[in-house]
Amino acid sequence: MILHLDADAFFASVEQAADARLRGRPIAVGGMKRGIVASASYEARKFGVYTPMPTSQALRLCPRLIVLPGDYDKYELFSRFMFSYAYDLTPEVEVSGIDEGYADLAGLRRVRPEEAAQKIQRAIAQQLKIGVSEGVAANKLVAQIASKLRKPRGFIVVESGREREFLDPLAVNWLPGVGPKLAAEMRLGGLTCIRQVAQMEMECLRLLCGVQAAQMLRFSQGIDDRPVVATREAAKSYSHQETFATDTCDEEFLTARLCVLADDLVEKMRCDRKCARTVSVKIRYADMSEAERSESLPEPADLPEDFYGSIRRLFRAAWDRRVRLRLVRVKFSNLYSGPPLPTLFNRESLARRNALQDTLTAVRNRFGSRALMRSHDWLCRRDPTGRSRQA
DNA sequence: TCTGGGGTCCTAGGACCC
DNA sequence: TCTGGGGTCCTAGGACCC
Repeated sequence: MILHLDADAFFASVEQAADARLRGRPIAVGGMKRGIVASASYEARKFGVYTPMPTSQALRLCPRLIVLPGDYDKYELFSRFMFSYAYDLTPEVEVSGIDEGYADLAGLRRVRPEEAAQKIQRAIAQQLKIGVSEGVAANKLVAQIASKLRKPRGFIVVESGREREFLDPLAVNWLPGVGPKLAAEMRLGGLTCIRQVAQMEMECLRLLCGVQAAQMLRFSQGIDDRPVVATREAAKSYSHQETFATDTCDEEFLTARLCVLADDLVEKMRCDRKCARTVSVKIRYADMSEAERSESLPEPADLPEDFYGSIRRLFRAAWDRRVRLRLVRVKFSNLYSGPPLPTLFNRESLARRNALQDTLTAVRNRFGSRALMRSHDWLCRRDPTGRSRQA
């Protein structure tokens, strides 16, 4: 049996757990100015506030709403506490998100899976003051759907062999991979509940879901043989984005922000001992339409300055309508482990890299990103080959 | 003046290689 | 004086998930 553990209104619950004054009151975690609600307490939901509603709209629905900016370190900590209860049962725990995960209960000896699951649900509620919902079933798919079905503080056990019975009446959008677009297409084709998907011919389903058709059919029939995987896979990309308080077409500002995002990202990447070969720049216009450009370097890199040239080029290429933007994003992908060029990573070059990094950070802190970019331009003009740039 | 941030996976066309 | 077949990699865009 597999347990799916899913915290209710996680960010909002953590805030209420951490500050008793917030308990019983309508609160939301999310962006203040142009943000959205990332999590709403159940008190707030009574007013029609839900994720991902624009915060401004939420405040109109519920003027007493307390909006908090979000503290991800705190959520991370609570998340670890929460999963520690699952680890008390078994090491076979798969953390699939900050607020949800699976535990394989097959190895339990002294206690029945359902009793163990209910015990940790009570412990988390009493000790962490966080409500969680749980689903126990023979596979991950059914356990996950079960835990989400009776939120908050729900608990459902789906007996082995009764998966189809359980899934049949549910709407198609309960199936993972069926979002708003696919659900709309399915509706057009007359498919509204999972039972109808389960009875489809594979060839017909392929027209709707493409290569996912086989998996979709198995899921709809309650069949899922994905194992609980305790080790987490390494990230395949890193990205940072920023939505501006007001839309802007100040090119110098936009490029500077992109470079700052890249700096932060590179720092994170270097902490993880990763380097990247592909960089992408995405922009979002005031009308929410988007454009993205990417390019690959000849070698993986892990210094901010290695990416600046590409970022500026990509930004100019993406920004073909020269009108106001509301968001820019930088993404690094095509990641490699370890230093980009092992021979460069002796003690001397490491010191040089760190010194350069410190200098760049100091220039940025002291004079701002525009100065950083200007000094970078200056370095590039003086030394277009980049050969003596580090020196 | 409605619409965040951080991810994964898939598709489709084109360049290029043997 | 005609143009296959199989493969990889790159790029742009979009759906979906939490």
